[in-house]
Amino acid sequence: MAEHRYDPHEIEPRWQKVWADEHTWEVSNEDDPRPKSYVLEMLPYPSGEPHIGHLKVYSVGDAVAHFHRRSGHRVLHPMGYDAFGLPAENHAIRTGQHPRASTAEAIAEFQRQFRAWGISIDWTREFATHEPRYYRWTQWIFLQLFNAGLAYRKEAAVKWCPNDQTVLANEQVIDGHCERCGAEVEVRQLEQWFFRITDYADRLLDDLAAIEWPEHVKIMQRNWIGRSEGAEVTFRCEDADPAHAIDYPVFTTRPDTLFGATFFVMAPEHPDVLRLAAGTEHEQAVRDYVNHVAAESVEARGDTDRPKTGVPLGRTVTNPVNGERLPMYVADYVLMEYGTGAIMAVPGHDERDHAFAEAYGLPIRRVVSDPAGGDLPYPGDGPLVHSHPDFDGLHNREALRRIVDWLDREGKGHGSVNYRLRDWLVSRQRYWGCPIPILYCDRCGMVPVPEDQLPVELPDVQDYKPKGRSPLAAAEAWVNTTCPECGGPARRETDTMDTFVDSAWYFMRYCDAGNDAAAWDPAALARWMPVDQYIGGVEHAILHLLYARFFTKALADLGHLPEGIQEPFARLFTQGMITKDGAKMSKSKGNVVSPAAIVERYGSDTARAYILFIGPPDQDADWSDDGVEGMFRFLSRLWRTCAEAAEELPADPPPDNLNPDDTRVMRKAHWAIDKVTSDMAGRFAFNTAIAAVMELLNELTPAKRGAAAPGTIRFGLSTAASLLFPFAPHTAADAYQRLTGERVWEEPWPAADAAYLETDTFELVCQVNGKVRDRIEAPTGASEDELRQLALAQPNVRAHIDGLDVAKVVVVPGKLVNVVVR
RNA sequence: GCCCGGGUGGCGGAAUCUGGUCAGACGCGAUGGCCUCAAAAGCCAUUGGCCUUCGGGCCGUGUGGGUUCGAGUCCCACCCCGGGUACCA
Repeated sequence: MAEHRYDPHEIEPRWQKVWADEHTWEVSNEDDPRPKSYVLEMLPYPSGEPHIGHLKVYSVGDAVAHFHRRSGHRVLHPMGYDAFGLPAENHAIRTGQHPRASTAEAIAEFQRQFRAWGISIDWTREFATHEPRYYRWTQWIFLQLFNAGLAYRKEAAVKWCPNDQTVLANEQVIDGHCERCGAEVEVRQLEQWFFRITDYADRLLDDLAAIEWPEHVKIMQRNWIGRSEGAEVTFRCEDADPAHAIDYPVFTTRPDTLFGATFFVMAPEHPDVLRLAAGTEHEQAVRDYVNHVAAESVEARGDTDRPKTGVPLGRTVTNPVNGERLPMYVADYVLMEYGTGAIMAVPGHDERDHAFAEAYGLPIRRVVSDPAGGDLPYPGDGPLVHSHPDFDGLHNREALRRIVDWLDREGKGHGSVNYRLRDWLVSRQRYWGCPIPILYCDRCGMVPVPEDQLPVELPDVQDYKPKGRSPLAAAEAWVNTTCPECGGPARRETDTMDTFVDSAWYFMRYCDAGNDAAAWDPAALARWMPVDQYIGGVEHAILHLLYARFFTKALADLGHLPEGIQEPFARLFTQGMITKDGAKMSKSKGNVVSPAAIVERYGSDTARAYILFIGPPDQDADWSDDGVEGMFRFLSRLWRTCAEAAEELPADPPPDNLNPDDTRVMRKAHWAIDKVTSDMAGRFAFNTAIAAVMELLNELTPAKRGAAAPGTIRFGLSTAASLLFPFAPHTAADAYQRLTGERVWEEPWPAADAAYLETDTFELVCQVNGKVRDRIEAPTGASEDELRQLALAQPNVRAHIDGLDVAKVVVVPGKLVNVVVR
């Protein structure tokens, strides 16, 4: 008997070569009778080498891709690199190495490892977002948005990261700190490029209903968009300038409480604040307050718990519903960025207004009664009181509608919707990004670069250091060009695009990656879009996923997508983090597990299968070196058992007449097929799927086989290999071929035979007062009465009911009998 | 504060959707044994706690209540951990 030793370093390259030589995972855009499936993992940012999170996401994605293929789908499973971005640029600043060079090195390392992992990628569609053949089309999309008025420039107060020396999108500011480097963010007034994502707020919200995403991700997107329904109500100020009354609209979600307004508050950044206070006794105090607020950190101001502060403006506005004069204040709890930068304050029914009124001795009035009779402030619902005879007594929700109607008729307000979402700030004052294809001509103004002059290639520069303006501004020869409209001198836009722009459309490019004439042929998108299964980290729940959805909708509206494509990702799976010793892996903690080291030691199948076995893939999981060892033992045992069986057992089919051991093995095999299939098709329960294959193998060890026929054993083992293929493809393919001579990836996914899933007897649980006292084999078709008799006859049941009254007997057919005694 | 997750053996986890099989699959670790000159590898057995006359008994899924013949699973209240978010009018 030959000694069989599991050697992944021999097995894995051998099968990888077959797949590469035969282009096994490549798919064409030609017609194909099979249904399509587009399986995509979020593209990696190539920096250094792949980490354990990459191993997890591509192990999950590859399992799904293999399962879909063998379930009869034609699967698109591509790979690319999100190659622009700050880390490479900062590296360049430190070392002088061009970002292109360090990026190329990182990409080469990623490619090497991805191939060593045996991920089933169609490499013909590979690209990186920093390649001109890709960003040419990023620029083209920018121009489409620009021409449609969806890309625009405006001066605005923007969040500025003093460390990265660049502006940030709202979404990139976390708790007042830069999402990337953690530096405290400042506010600056600058002219910047924006995408009009707010135009799509409602559709981005509504269409969440149409996609199969985890509920918590949908909730995060909903909260981020932050839609509020209410009314805009106009308050008039007449005493600041008697000749010219000024109207100040406010947004409120509670127009039903208008009669409870007792003061009016403006944000310190409101442009009229200083003008309003001018000439009053409060002028100096207002000036001091506004300056004081401006000097405060974003952090300090964001603290909801600190006491409310503000100062009077010395002016009043008129409440449009009752003509009352309300004193005006400036206070930092009112934000300029939301609504109109001014609010009506209703201290009786709003906690913040209440806190301010308490602090400054302002009147507090109840206008909605609380059915529970609680104290003010009362933010809940109830009948209106102390408002107006027309509305008093009405439920406040009904009163709200009528008051808005009345405001509308009187021209004093109207129903309105407000969003928390703001436009996407896309310009960055950085080098390593996609150039914005816009020119500035003294005669013609802002001119888009003609499409036939794309790409606007990123020039080389000597100095990458940020100086508050883009490093590109130093590339004079590049900046100075001619205007395509008048032929006169023009200057190029020197800002580059946020890298989230690059990744907001890459999934479409994969469908037609080689196209030199267009970003894509709509027919290619019709073939593959939307992505059927998108897989990635939950950290992109708002940024990337919202931007990709916006791009898809905008491009669909502009007629660039085939009919019916409104969402990029039909199904989303968010995987959990891999930690080590309960903590996030990081170089500073020294707890980094390198995928390359694991693969080198145990082979990629062990690494991949272990990471899927460690726990539910959507949850965080802690890496264990001992656990990896266990997976290696399992794969060794499976492979060795298969190799030995292939050599020693005659290649018979399963026998027609099954002995009890045959039946046991066949049942277990079909049970495993059923289990793995449902674990793959429903939730991605790879951990229990792999456990089922382990159970099947445990039935097939030489010691446990008993009198099972060789054909039965071969069937059981080849089924185990077949089911394991999505998780450990090399080992499974090798074992399967030894047993059957066939290529497992060309085999259809096995189907469970229902006849083996049913049994003619079952284990009847016999309980007394809910405690299990016995278990017996009972015929599957037995009647309730038969089961009752059977249970009552069991000695241990009788021992526990002896001398007691049987109050009742509960019979659950197919499961149990419970005897209730007193 | 609010919104999502989640608390089960020494550890990762299973069963939770649809209440029903002495809860604990599968794996790790541990203990004992076989094999070996020895080791590695492999194989076998045991492994929630306590008690036991070895038949079995009692207790156990964060805490306290409740519903039910029966609760890890459903309901109410609370505690703890993780993530998101933050004066959004």
